[in-house]
Amino acid sequence: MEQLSRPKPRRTALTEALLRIVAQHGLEQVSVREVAAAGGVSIGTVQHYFPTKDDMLAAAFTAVVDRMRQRIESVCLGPDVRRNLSTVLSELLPLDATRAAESRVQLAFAARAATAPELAGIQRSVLAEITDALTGAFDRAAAGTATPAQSRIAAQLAVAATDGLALHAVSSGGWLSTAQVSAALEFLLDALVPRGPHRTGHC
Amino acid sequence: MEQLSRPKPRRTALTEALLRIVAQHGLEQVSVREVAAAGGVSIGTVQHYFPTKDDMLAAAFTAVVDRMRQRIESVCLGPDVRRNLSTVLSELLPLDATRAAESRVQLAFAARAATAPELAGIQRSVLAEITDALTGAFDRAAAGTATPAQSRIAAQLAVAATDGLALHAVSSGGWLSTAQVSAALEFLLDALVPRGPHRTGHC
Amino acid sequence: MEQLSRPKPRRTALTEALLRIVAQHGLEQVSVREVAAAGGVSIGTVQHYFPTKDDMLAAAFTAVVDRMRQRIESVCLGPDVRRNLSTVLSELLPLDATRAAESRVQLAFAARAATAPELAGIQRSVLAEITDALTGAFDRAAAGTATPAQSRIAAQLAVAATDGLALHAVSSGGWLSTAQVSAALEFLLDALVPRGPHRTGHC
Amino acid sequence: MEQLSRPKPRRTALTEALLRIVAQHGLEQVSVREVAAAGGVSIGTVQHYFPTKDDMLAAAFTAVVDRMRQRIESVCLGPDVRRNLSTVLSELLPLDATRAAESRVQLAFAARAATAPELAGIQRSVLAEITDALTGAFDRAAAGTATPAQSRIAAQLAVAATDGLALHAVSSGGWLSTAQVSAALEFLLDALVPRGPHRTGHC
DNA sequence: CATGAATGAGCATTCATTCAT
DNA sequence: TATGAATGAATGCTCATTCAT
Repeated sequence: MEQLSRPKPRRTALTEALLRIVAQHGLEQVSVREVAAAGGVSIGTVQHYFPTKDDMLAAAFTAVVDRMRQRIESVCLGPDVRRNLSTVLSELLPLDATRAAESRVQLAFAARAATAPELAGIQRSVLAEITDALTGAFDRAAAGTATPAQSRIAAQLAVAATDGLALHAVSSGGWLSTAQVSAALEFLLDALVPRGPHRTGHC
Repeated sequence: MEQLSRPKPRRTALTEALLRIVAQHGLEQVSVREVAAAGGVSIGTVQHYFPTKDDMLAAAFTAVVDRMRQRIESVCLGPDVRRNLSTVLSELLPLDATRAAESRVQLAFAARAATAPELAGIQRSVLAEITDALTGAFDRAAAGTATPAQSRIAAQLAVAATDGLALHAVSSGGWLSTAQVSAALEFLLDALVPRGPHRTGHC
Repeated sequence: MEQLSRPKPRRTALTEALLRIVAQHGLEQVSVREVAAAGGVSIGTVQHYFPTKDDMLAAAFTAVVDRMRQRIESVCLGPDVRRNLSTVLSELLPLDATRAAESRVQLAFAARAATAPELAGIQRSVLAEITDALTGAFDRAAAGTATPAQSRIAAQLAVAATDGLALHAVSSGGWLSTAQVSAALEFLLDALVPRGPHRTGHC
Repeated sequence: MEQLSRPKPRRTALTEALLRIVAQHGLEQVSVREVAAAGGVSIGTVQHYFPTKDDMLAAAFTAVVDRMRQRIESVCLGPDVRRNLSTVLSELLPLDATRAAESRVQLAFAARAATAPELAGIQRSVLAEITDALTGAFDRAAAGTATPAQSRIAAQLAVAATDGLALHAVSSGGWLSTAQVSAALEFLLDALVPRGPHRTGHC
């Protein structure tokens, strides 16, 4: 009756509170207590929405992945495939405060996924989705000079390199600057894709 | 053959017990109790060697890094730079059970380093060391066709891509096979370095 | 007879359990575990009511002080001021098992208050309250032959002497008998206040 | 061979370190660790001199009592008994920083003596000793107008009042000033002993 | 829908003590 | 005489979870 369009504001607010904690203090600092405090509700309320802590973590990881998907989908894609690749992958790099927080969150969940099968499933699906999309892009960029298998490997490599750069950037306390991260990504793309003609995009 | 004279100091045995736990169940399952149990000593003994848990974690991370360093240094290097790069970086990939465990450990510590400055310092130093070494290799491989700055970027990219592949392999529950991981690394090196002449190494 | 309707709130039961431990084994034997056991509840329950041990101690000290206040207020006061002083101060002396326990508790908290500011605050307020009351009594007893300042000093002295007697009685393992304690108090009052006429009180 | 006159400097240094801790942070903060640290020796060394913690505490309490005895004995006694009483009892009051520390220590041990029989024994003997000495003084001061039993009660009262004043002063966080404490003691002595002639002492 | 009482296992850490050197 | 290794119990406290309301 009261909430027609926005489905579950409370639940969403809680996952966002959780992600704020992860970005700032790491996944190991997440507790039902902390989430309740950060969300301004009681412990019981948190557990009303998420019966167990694992449920809460899975929901938060899903939210992260969705957020990332949305960000990638909303990117302005033009006719220049090379540039599109750069734009999309840059979304995964910690080039500003927002994306840095996102990267820390992603890294935290990925690390936990290494020993938590239910999180590994989520990770697997998002990797598959991104890789599939990039495979198509590399295919188009190669313009027939590469086999589909090669395009797929290129895509896997590109995503891995991007996540690896993000990993190094957020885990080394500033050893890798944002400029270096960007440069490394461009260096990779230059090696994988011939830079296309310089056209003005239409968005 | 392995340990005749020195009965392996207790301190080392404890960090190894810790790393076993991390590889199997993740960093969040590490507790003084668990380490004591896995090391076959009392809780008090653990804390005799490591006054705080953070001390213990830092010592373990240092041990991991040292182990990795040793492994890389003991790699058989031949005259073929391209092949050397492949050999060294493969040591960082989870291509067998041992290296998979190592990768899970590395990932766990890297993730924690994102919010734990003292671990970030260790991470930073090991990244710097590896990158420096690889920079030299890329410099030699380029044979004058690349600036030192370009070699450095290539090195950073190569390490990042390797760690990113390891990250995806261990965090996605088998979505990336060892064959795919290897192929992606070779694909990267092919793009960065012209494959040298096929000489027989001498070790 | 005692508790028909209200089943005595848990929180109160816990402070009483704590005070029982203090009276028997001293403040240094008080632990969350012991209080939980003595109160017949789980550790978690104790810490539901008292988030920290200091909270628990402060609540218990406050309870002691309140109990003492109630005891003093419920004392039968008659027209003979000298006798009233004796009656009230005797309530602070360990003349029977109940008051001996109370004295041990008071002493334990007073000693801790010497290095715990939050307990010192409670101690200060109860001393101020008792001293104020006694100052009035000494004033009336002097019947104009003493300045207010002198009455105040007399009150401070009387309370201190009483607490000192209690201190010696409970800390010397029976060196001071209850008879000696009583005699010393009467000796003090005789020296400070002329014994009034022997009237029969009306309660 | 090396240490002829001073008997056990190490042992003494340790009890003094312990008493420093008690004066500053209370008896409950005393641990073998802390004492070792404060004394600048290893834990093992502490336990070489004091096999158990109780031994250490008993030795420290004995040291306190001896120190107090020495202080009282070294007081300049003159022909004016009333003045002598005042001088001796003032030594037991926290009138300066040194004596305040001493009072905190005394109070801490007295409180523990309430539930620790071996400490109660020490407390009992020092109280007996002081009371005996004061009984003689009150006897002389009364000059035949009081029975020995009355003198004894007066002595017990005087010591108790003094300790009670010290208790209130150190446990109430400054509620009782040193001036008030002194005034209360004089008030008591005025009530118990006729002030003697004002002679010049000879020391 | 939301709360708070209650639980008991688990946490890192401190403790006094024993023992070999 | 002095040290440090080793122990295991105990500490205060946080935790996820269940349940009644």
